[in-house]
Amino acid sequence: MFRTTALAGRRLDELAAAIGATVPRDLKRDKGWIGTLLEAALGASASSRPVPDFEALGIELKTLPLGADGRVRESTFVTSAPLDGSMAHTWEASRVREKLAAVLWVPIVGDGPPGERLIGQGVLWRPDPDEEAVLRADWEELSAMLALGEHGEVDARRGVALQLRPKAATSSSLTWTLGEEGDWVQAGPVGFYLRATFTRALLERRLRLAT
DNA sequence: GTGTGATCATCT
DNA sequence: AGATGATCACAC
Repeated sequence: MFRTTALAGRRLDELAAAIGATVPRDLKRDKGWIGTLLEAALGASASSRPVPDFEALGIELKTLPLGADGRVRESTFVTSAPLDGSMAHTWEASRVREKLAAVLWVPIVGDGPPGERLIGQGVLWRPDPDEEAVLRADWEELSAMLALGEHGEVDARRGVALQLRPKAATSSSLTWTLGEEGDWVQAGPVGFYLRATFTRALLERRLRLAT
């Protein structure tokens, strides 16, 4: 948190220069650039392994894009939803709960060129009972649909805080999975995302409490 | 293909 | 304009 607070108010191009990173002109082909930059700056163990960013602390690091008006602009990817039957059967054992147990949200403010965006005050968040109840209800509904093979019924309109959306290189990437009748069907990979309405509300609550 | 990091582009 | 569906880059 000390390191995070020290970055608040600085521009991303300052930070990039300080750690020797190259600033892209836009994010079209560098969608993960900001997240990777903050991982490096804060000493997260950058890797592609499915573990928390701060492994010893059990804390996940997520950047949160805010518009110039300070509102969250995008949904937040949480984790993919396995279609191979390996998904947890309970919320307690789920990867979504594991991922969201402790998150360091770092707001990134601005709509312009990446280098000009500002780092906001980081917020270390653990879901409170109300937030966890909402997440649990969504997860139980969505994961049950996947477990029942109801892939045709699944779309991004379901879920209050969590939603399921495609998560793949392209829409043509398909995998075999079980359908409703136990038959083999093809379906695109999907992932759990947090709606911007949810992160917007949690950030406003936490910043108000912290002030 | 799966995982990490997300934003883009289009539709309503 | 906000939300949904599609996509980009990289490691393995």
